[in-house]
Amino acid sequence: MPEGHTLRRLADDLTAAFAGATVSASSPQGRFGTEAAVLDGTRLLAADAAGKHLFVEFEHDHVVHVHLGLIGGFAVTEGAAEVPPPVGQVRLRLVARTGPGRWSYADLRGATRCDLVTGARRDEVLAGLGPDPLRPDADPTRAWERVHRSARPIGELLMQQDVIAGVGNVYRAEVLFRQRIDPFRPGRTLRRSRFLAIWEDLVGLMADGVRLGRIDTVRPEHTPEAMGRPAREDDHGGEVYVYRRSGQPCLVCGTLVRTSPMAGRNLFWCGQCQRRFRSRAVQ
DNA sequence: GCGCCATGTATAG
DNA sequence: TATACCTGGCGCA
Repeated sequence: MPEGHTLRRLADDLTAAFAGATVSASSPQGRFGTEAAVLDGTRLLAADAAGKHLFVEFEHDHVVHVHLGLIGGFAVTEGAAEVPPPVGQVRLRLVARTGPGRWSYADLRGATRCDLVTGARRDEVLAGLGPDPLRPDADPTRAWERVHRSARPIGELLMQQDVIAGVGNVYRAEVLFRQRIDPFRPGRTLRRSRFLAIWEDLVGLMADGVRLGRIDTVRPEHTPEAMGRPAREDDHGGEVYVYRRSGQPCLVCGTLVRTSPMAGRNLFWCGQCQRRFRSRAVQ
């Protein structure tokens, strides 16, 4: 689940559920026990996200730095009548009483990173990230400077968090399809306007992801209803052009979608729609 | 119930 | 490049 939109939602949900509240913090699993004890009984100020990183801010300059990795999850429940016992390996549990008989609680599981840090350390992490299409102050020029100097394929560059923060394997495949760009094309062969088109598309797609809580990338003319085709039924939910559709016909041209590993992950693309040096995007 | 794979990253070799 | 991390959904007995 976790690409940038997931972390943005999570930060918003945590802020809505806990901001300003004095929280109980614990580590039922034990691996975050010492740190949880430090936070226990202090006030949670807010949560924020940058790229795929989550920062939960407490008073006294305590910040919990979370990275969910591939399989992590942070389940936030607001306004529950009671708090159930933890299930599974809960690294961090936050609980706050939000009203008479009303509780918020959140359980963190499976994260690759859960560290108690300071605001200064958070700023270091932020400084190491490229611009995040979900943040209004993001400067795509910083990403462009990296891309247009690089001989690496654009499909790899989009996954590098120090180039663009928050893009994962789904958004990489989908934005390159929508912009009709060959994933193997070296970054330095892209014109600035083409890169900025990728960026603007990511801004819209990822904002949709935050709003909907899933990744939908097909244009209105390619929805199941518009095309009279069955909706996607796997666990990803969202309607997409190429991600995990290898061997199925391209929704635009009918050519079979291809797959091949790139940067250690499965890349998906249409060899017909995404021919090299083809320069016009789908409008 | 079991094995596999997955929207990610760090680290070892 | 391989593997560790360690959860959850799916296909398949």
